Amino acid sequence: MTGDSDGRRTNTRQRIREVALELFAERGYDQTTLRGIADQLGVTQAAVYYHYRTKEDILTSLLDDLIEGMDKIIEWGPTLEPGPERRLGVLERYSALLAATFEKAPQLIRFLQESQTSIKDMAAGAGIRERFQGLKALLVDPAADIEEQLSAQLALLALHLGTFALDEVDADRGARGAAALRVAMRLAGAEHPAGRSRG
Amino acid sequence: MTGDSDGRRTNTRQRIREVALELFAERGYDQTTLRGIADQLGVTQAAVYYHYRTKEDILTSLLDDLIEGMDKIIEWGPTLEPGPERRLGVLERYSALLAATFEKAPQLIRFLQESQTSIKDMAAGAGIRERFQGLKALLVDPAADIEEQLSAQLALLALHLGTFALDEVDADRGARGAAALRVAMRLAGAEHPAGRSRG
DNA sequence: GTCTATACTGCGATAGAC
DNA sequence: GTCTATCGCAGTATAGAC
Repeated sequence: MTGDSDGRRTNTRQRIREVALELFAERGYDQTTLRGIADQLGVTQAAVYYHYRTKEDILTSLLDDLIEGMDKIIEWGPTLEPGPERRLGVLERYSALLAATFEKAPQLIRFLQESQTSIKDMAAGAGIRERFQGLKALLVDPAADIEEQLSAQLALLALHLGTFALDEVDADRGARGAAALRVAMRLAGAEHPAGRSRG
Repeated sequence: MTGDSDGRRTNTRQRIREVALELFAERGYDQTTLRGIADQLGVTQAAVYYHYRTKEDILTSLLDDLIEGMDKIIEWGPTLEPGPERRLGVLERYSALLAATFEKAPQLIRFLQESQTSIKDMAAGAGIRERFQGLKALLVDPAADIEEQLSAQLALLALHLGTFALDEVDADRGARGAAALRVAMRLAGAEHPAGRSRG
């Protein structure tokens, strides 16, 4: 549904997305200009406008797949009873979604994590926030105490960090993702059904 | 050293800081304009320029005290041997620093957390990043495995979240901060000297 | 499908009066 | 200490040629 690989004669549309994401992640959304994207692509700024009606549309197109994936998890979650098993399932699925996202858009999660403020007033940004809360609600009872809620939020954050943090450590994305999943499981109490909620 | 309460006849300088932070946190640094700050203050944009030479100077002044506080912890840390005791001390001190920061600038940590990308190219932003790494280095051996490094980073992040996350929960800042500290301690292995580094 | 050229807006910053 | 006025520039976006 993203609009790739239809009958187009060039791949400019896809290349715009790649370059835009690179610049978004590096300098932030606001400081990334359409001229900058066009320059790096070797086309003019007007050519970018041909493919995307606005700058925000580029961002939206970048987030499409991720939002769709989050929705799938949010739909699936309630088919299980609340508990460690569901928490585990949510974390595993989200971890897989982030890994898939990384394949197509390596810097997207970092960008989302570190530019929340600048995109929260746009539809796509608000959509991500909303779904993030939806995922969190699958991990922890909204009536639970602060410590548990914080832990649940951190569990999701751990998965995010797994896609971009610790670049300096000599480990590939897969190893980081796996480590992040373990940390997240521990935080959310997704492994040993007993023995949490008291420290 | 921030420049308050000297022999000035008005408090505009301080009020600029308050309004600026509010807007930075709400819309981000880039989307906050000097005109916007001036308008909310009921003065003109030129009046703002009288007190701060540039927009970046306002940001810098906002981060001064925090950076100073981080430096103190980074100086103090190495006086202890690496281990659970030091980790506990670092987390406690950082938690206290964040609480003090919250008193003077309630939204500062949220802003830093959610606008990293947009300020990382400015001196003050880079300074914060640097010190954050310094704190992390006091919590975990740079040669440790990914899982431990991720946990250490998450521990610091937990303290950040304690200052602004979970607004919806009915608990005051103190309770959130205390809960965050407990979660951070668990993450960093700052309570039970044995029993970590293997999951 | 991509270009040139340009309209329009709003930004940060400065000069100089009061 | 604050103002009015304005400069220079960069941003998004559009019209229309090729």
